[in-house]
Amino acid sequence: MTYQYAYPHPAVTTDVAVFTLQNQQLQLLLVRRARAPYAGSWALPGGFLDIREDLEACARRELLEETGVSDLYIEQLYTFGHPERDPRERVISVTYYALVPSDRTRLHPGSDAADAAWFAIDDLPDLAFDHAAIIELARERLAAKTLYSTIIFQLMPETFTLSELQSVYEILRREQLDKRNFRKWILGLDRLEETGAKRRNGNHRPAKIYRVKNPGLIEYIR
Amino acid sequence: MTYQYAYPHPAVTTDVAVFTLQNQQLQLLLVRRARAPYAGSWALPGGFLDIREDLEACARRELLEETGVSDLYIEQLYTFGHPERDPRERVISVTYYALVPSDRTRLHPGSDAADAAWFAIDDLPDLAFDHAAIIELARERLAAKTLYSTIIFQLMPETFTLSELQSVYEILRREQLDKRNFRKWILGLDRLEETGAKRRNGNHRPAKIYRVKNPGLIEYIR
DNA sequence: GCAAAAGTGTTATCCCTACACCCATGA
DNA sequence: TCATGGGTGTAGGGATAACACTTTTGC
Repeated sequence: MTYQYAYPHPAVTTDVAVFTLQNQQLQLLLVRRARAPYAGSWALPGGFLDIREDLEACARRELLEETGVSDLYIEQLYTFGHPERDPRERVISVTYYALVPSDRTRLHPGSDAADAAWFAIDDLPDLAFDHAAIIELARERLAAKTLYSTIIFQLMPETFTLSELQSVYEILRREQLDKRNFRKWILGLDRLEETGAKRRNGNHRPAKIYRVKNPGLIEYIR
Repeated sequence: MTYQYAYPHPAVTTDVAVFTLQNQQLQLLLVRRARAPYAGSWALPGGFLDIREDLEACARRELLEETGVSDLYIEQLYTFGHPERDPRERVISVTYYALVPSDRTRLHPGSDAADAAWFAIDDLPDLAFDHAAIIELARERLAAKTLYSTIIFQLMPETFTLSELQSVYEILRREQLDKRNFRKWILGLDRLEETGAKRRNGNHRPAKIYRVKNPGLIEYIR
């Protein structure tokens, strides 16, 4: 069975750059390609759009099929369509970026991809297609958003300490922040509340544990 | 002649929201559709991607063919792909927004569109497809960018007065600005220079005429 | 001379930044 | 008792915001 058109049509794919935080590092989810082109190379999870499927649904479905990751914050990034970006045929890729809290990063690789794994953002393998450019753009977008939105809470587990939260900001912005100023600022946003519990985490004073007041809500600040 | 594929392929289009300023109003470029669907309705200029054409090139080409407008600042906005957004077939639209200085807005309608015209942004006709949503998103993006980039200079003619420039900011931000503070701020950016000339513009003191130092350059500020 | 827009400085406030020491715990 | 990260306040500087009158022109 084939599908016929009066004019040539490009293929449309979605690709997703999924970020999380592990070991005090920003990590990215990649899959190893099982088939040509770039068989054996690492690539962003993604794949072809079903003809009746919404774009974001496609991104979520491919992610679930290839890595087992679901139920995350996802946002459209940019659409890449250089005529030569895929050697098979003309392919337009609608790309997304997504954030997963560090307590929901377990992978269940599916059949489409031989393997799926997290990589530190500063130590990525060679990537298929133009995926390195997609990742760079996603990283820039994410860093910019930390400056004016609460998107960063999407990377946090359900509860966390202020020091943990601060280290996330420091990793994304690539700079150290003053502890007192950070706490004054973040608490002044009025988006966090104490759980009442404390975390014992070594031979020092236990830290207060906080949660986000409206975990799903992303607001613009400043 | 037909084109065959093993799996169904969506069509890909580009659509462009072109803004300019005329009569102290933000104006948008629309074309009247000559053919079904939505024949006779107004729509954003745009059309189908050629199979070997870059996305941005497609946006520029369609704009030129339909309206005669060329050589403008253009930037990708968002990709719309709701499965039912076009009654003919599945269509993914990669949308752009563009800015034209008010001294280069003359239109030369082409054969694809029965007509092309500028409309005040707050007084638009009914629009084909989901183009109203595209326009709203473009307007929001543009207003946000005025806060942290010099993109707005792309809307200005080669020379202008500070009052004219201020009114552009006021229109986009939908708020009045203090004249002294605005001048202090905009001149402090060090992106404008006096031409030395003055503009007589009625029965009042003539205004100094300025130009942008690097018209092509868009910088982040603040 | 009068109406209309151009042009011009100062002050108060707020926000951001810099900065140092005590606290609670485990070993 | 000592090492470790948790927790806390204040003061100075810079940017922002509020605010009113004089100048130049056309009629």
